[in-house]
Amino acid sequence: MTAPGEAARRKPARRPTIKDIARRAGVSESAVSFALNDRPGVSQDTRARVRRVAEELGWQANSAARALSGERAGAMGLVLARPAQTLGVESFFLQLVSGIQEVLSARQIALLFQVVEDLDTECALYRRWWAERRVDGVLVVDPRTDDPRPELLAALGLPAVVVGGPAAPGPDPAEPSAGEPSATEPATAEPSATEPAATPPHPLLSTVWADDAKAMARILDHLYGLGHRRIVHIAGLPGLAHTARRIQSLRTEADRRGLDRRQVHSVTTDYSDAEGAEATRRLLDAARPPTAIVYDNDVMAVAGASVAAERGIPVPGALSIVAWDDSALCRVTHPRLTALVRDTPGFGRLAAQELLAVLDGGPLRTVQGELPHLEARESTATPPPG
Amino acid sequence: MTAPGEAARRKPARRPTIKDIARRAGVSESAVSFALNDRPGVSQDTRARVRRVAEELGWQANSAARALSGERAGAMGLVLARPAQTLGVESFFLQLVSGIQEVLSARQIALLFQVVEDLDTECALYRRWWAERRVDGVLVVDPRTDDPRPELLAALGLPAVVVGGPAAPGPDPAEPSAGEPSATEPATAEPSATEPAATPPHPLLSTVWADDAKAMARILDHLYGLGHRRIVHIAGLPGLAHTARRIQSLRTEADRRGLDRRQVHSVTTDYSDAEGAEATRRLLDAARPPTAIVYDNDVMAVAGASVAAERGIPVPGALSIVAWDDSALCRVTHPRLTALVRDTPGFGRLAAQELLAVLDGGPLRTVQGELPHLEARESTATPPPG
DNA sequence: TTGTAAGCGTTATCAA
DNA sequence: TTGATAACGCTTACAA
Repeated sequence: MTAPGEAARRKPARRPTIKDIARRAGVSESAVSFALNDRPGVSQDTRARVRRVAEELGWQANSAARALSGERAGAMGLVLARPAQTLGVESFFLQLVSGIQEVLSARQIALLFQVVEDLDTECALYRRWWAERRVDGVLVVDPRTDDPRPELLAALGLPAVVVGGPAAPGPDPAEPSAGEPSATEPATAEPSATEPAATPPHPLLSTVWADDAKAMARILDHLYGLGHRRIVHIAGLPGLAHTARRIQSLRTEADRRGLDRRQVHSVTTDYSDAEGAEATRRLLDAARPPTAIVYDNDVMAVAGASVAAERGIPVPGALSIVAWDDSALCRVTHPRLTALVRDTPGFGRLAAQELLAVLDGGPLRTVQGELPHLEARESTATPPPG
Repeated sequence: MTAPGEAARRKPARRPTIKDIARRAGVSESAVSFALNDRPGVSQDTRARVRRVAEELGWQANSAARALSGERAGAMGLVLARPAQTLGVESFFLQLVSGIQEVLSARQIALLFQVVEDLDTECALYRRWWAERRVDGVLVVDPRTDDPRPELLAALGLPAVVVGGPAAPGPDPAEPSAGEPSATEPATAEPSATEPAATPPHPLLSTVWADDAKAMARILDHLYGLGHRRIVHIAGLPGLAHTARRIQSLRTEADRRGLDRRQVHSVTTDYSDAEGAEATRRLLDAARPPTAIVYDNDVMAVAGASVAAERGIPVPGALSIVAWDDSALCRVTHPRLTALVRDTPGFGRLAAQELLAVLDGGPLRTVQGELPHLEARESTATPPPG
């Protein structure tokens, strides 16, 4: 149409409106609206004609107008609260987002994405988005054990889904009574896979989560089966809900097998390679170092493997390593790392679907993602005797 | 106010509008609008009162209404066109986005982020966003050597900034005449750092780019200085503009030093660890393998180091390795990798600022980001004799 | 089945 | 310095 370049830049083509369509199709604006929104009250004939004209003109509803007239904003929000430096090497988020969008974009819904420094800023942003009517709902990631966001969102009435799960899932006790091994613990027995839990663990928001407890149990099955009895879990940030779940599960599993809690335990970090390496060094310096270490992310696992190499400790000969979350990283190191593989884009899809369900007035519920599987590679083996 | 929980979820608090403010402050709606938008035509007194009331009510402009009344949408768009599987381990994008948002959020501008499969989908999305008036402008990433996006965006009149630079920067010839070494090449001589180039290399859109040519020259300075004469560059996707620039620069630099083009050259990959490893294997199998390899990203560099380890080739004893782009990865491997460090969030900030400038009617121009520096670590050293 | 008209919350143009 | 009033593009009663 217009010649590209400066001219086009200054004088953009006018976007067609339903008025244009109405005129061209020889009907009223409301007829156009009905026709394009699949609403009854317009003949097949008119509907078809209107559709054709809209197609010809390349019409797309003006999102602002649609939002203004009581309809939805046509956008969801996702806030990532992390200090800028912490935006490390992690494929998790991009994959999650890609899964989320696969579902949202099929419904022509946009995703507002924002990276902020901290939780307070995140809360302020929710308030602003709500007041501005910018989004129809939000996905809350990195849930904490003590999280102000669900209450805020519930109070605002902004539909939301917590991605990553509650601090204490359904039947799980927050903390088992100290001296009581829980072989009969119902928690990790048989949670219904991919089915909504009977009681929502979080009273305010729908939740999509992964069964970290069972995943940890799988890792322990693997290591215990190989003969490991001194297993340390180098966890991520202590405030995160899934960290708490994993730590809890490790305890439960250790107790169930009658393992010594001093030899099977967790330490928390900030997920960085630096703290992962540091924690590893401390552990290996101990009198009776662990024979296996489980890292809460791939970066720390690689950092840990590197520390072992530095000290001449053979992996998996003297030390087995497991990474929670797989990535290219785990496959390029030597030895290649045994990793817990999960379908992150699938998790994102699930979260987006649940958010859409909430928007459609669905019930408050808790949905569980696919159970991850352990991909055994070269970094885990039978521990040395003793 | 309202009790949280189900009730709040169903009956969200009503958001205040300027009408509420007008009533409460005892003025007209237009007075409120003027007062809140810092426009003249209202007394100091009224302005202050209106402001106070707005504050009390927690008012925020309804973005849809604002957008509808001819104002801006208050959002920018960013599309990442990548097959889902390729969303690998890369901190680049999250850091870029975080920088972009630092600038945008200071102006209350949201970022619409979308991951799509390919360039066609990306173009379709721009059209849709434009038709929907969803965004005021977009940031175009991963520019290609033959890129349909600038023309499309210019034709639509959608303000945009290309992030990552043109295929052939300013004075750079697209391809030097074959047999003519270019010691006198003005291209890499002294491009003005961080200042707009005299002539926009791209006739349609403003561009923010990094001087890959100079960066490559720095890497070559380092390696050549150490004594390397057989240097291979394992590049990324051949279609990307910066890949072309780096390849071109390597040629120029090789010629300038009278190096043999058969021994100093580039090979392209898809950026994956798999192709990075594969290319490395092929190179090391050659009769006269390179003594130094430059990888276009951190993942491939680590994969390459891993291949060397696999074959018992000491790094840096027999092979030096340089990674283009630093990350935790480069610091956790053994030996730690020499890397080209750049300020990615800073680059994002620059891009966002430029986009705002374009929106404010600024001139079409090309802005250069900070020149990256080479962080020499343990993976580069003097090559073995011969 | 269709058209008319009101309203969504702003901004912008007028008179007063 | 103010206050009506008309856009903006769409949805949706309601009337024809």
